[in-house]
Amino acid sequence: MNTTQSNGTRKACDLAARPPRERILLAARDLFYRHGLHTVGVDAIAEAALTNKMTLYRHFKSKDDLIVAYIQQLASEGDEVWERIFSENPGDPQKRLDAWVDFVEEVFSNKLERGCALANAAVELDSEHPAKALIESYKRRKRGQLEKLFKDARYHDPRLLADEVFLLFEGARINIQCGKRGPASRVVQMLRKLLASGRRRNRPEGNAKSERRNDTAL
Amino acid sequence: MNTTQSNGTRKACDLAARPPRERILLAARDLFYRHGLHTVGVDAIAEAALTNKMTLYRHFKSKDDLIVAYIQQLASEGDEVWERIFSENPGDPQKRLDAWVDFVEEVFSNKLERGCALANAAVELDSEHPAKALIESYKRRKRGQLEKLFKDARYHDPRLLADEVFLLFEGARINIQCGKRGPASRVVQMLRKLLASGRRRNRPEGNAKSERRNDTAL
DNA sequence: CGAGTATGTTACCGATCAGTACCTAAACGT
DNA sequence: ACGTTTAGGTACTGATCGGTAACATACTCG
Repeated sequence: MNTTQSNGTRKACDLAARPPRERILLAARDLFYRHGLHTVGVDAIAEAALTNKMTLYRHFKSKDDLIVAYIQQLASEGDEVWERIFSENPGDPQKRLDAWVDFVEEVFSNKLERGCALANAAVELDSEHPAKALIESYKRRKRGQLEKLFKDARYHDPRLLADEVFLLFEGARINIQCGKRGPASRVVQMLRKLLASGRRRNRPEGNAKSERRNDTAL
Repeated sequence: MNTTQSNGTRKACDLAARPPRERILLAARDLFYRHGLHTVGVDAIAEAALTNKMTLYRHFKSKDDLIVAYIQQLASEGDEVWERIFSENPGDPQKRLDAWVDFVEEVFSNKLERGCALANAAVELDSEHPAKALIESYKRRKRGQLEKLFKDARYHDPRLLADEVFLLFEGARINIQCGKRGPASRVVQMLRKLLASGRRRNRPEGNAKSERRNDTAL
């Protein structure tokens, strides 16, 4: 089949006429997520990347190194989502929260039958694996960003709320692997209900000007 | 170094003078939980069980068969915990719920640095693995039992409450692998707060002890 | 005792896997 | 044109792993 489509400089996303390192990371992302880190061999990744094992080892000095790159890729993309939500809703913490829930809803509406790739990787990785620390710091960062958002949006008890929302999200993604019609299918409703019931009413969010942190309600 | 202690018929729990199948299951339980299903080989299990690979294969026809037995063991023990909570609090759904939360608290106070063994196994297992269905049905059963308990204790919206409590518990156990001082360390407080705020007041169990006001779910 | 059974021990097979050596072919800038 | 870099391909090594064969030993129970 034709891999080099008509327009050469186009940023074709699903084509395989891209630099090999990118192809390898794409293949690793797909296979690692679907089948786990340990069950997927480097040969299978190289083959899925339309290349061979030697080229893989020219770009990654070991399989563990590839795993680290895989984790870094996922983490930075998650951070980019967060930054996009921030930049698209400037200065309005409440809108950012709502946009985040919309994002969660979109995540669950897409194929997610294997849950959170980072959490799954953490299950398979030893405590000493260098990727493990990346996952831990990512998860900690996300929870902290949630808490800060709740604080900025003047919610009651932002720490508790962030804990609850974060754990519900985590629990839903681990539990979706035990069936798509379980409690995970209703997590978005739960999140929306949590946000509604925890919202502060004496502080209307009409003017979007104060992205300051001096107004810490609690 | 004496493994056969003085009292022979004693039900010594940590000794290794037990039938080999039991030793193998104990070793598998420890190693599978600590290091995962794929990274632990049958040789390591046999060695930890103070026996050898042949004896292992006389009791389990394959490693997958041992994995199934490992999952069945965990599931039946979880069911026994639930039955014990029931029998120790006869006819009182609220007491049973409180006892369950106490059990959860005990779980988190003990060593749990690797989260839920069943959830971790589900991450590592393919969808076609026979143990996967066991895990799914176990998780579904636990959530259903929680919902029935909330219903019997006359809580508002037992389905939603069971979803929330279940996902919080699941999320806490997957997240504890990213650090013991994270939101998982506060999940018991969250559960107690959820139970307190969701309790129905117009239908007291023993007396008119109106607990909470209205619809603040969390 | 003796026969049958459960267990221990060693050695091995075949497959898979991470990682490498070596060579060839294309792309590239000068 | 040229040399350099990058990528593809093949074949290999060494280790590990799941699983088995064959034999030796211990235990149990009639």
